[in-house]
Amino acid sequence: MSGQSIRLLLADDQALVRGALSALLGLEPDLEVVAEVGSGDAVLPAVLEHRPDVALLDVEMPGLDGIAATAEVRRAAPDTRVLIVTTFGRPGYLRRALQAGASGFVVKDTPAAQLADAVRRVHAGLRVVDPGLATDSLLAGESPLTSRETEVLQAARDGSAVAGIAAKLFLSEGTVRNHLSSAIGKTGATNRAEAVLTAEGNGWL
Amino acid sequence: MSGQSIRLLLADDQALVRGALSALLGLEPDLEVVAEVGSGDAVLPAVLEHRPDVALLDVEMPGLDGIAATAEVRRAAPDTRVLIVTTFGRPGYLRRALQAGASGFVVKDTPAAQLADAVRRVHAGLRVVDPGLATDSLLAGESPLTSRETEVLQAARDGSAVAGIAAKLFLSEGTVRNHLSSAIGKTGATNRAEAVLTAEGNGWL
DNA sequence: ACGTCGCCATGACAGATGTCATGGCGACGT
DNA sequence: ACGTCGCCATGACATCTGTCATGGCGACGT
Repeated sequence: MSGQSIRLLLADDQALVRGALSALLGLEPDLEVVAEVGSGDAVLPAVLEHRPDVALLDVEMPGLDGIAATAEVRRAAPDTRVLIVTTFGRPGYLRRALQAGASGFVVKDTPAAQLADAVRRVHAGLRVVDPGLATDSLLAGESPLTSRETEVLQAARDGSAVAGIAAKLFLSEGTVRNHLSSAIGKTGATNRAEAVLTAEGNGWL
Repeated sequence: MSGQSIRLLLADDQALVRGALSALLGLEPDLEVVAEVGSGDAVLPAVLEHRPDVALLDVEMPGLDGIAATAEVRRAAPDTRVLIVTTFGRPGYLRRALQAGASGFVVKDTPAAQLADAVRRVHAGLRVVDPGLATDSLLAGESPLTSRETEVLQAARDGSAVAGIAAKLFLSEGTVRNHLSSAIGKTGATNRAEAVLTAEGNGWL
């Protein structure tokens, strides 16, 4: 397998970005894009069919997100290494991506020239992590929210009232308020909306 | 000037996307990327220096946004045509972009192969508009919000309470609540949070 | 000159929200 | 067996929010 070109899979929900990244990486003589997909659900089938050396996954995708797709790929195709390429440097994303088995994590405002290098390093078995993000990630740490609190905050994202959240989760309204209250406390917010924002910013949702 | 290659400027805050688009467009023999910038403020100086035929601008950028940059370019360099390339198909964006003098509007999930065509059409003096978006845009129309209502909603985006918004805008709390209430009514929401979301979704903020 | 409209403000009211105390249930580790 | 913890629930309370009626002010168009 050595001496051959590195086989790549690209996953990004925006077709234009996907195609552009393909063009960018295709310029490198030692890299070859063998598959492109636009949703998280399509990642694993494509990996199994094309057996790429490295899979570049976005985190935000319809269906399965990049983190969940990473876990799937690691389980079903351990030879394929995963490099997360994402828009948002949410601190929690990095930690969760690495826990899921990703070999690298790059945000989309790193210079284009470095992407090919990141791919080569990942392929070589090294770990590639955005330097600025690493420190933030350690500071933010794990989500302090329990699973219910997380669910309630997720349901509150669209501006639903307590009654709506309770109906969606089959809970009593009082319980929803209790979960919200403790989530607000844990996030240091004073507010439901604030709690949603900080939890999102930390990648806890 | 005909027979020559089309000179392009790229503006996108994400370096990776910028570089990738550059690679993609650079593959076309009749296109040439002559400048790349990462913020809205840098667009006009770069246009004046390099005199591109077509400027590809993202809407979401630090500093000046793509719409404002479009207006600047049209005013100071009328020969440069503007093609907006953006992530979000917010209905209001299209209308505002066209009003600002953009010649085209493409969302980032159109196939990569079509981008070069869009550039050529814009350069030829044609108008290029994402077909799916055009109808939405007509439906959504202009923002129904008054300037104060817009300001109040913007201030409410971070989850601030009425008191905080009032302090920020030097208004009475009652007045803030009135503006919020009418904004909620106009957006068809039942809620401050919902109002913020739908206003954002329509590009009214 | 008049009506309309946006903007600011006040006061009052109903309903939603956030907090707190309290209690029951099941899972888990020691 | 016991303590701890997450989860669910209830009731009560203070506060925040959203609505409505009302009024004054200035700008604008007819």
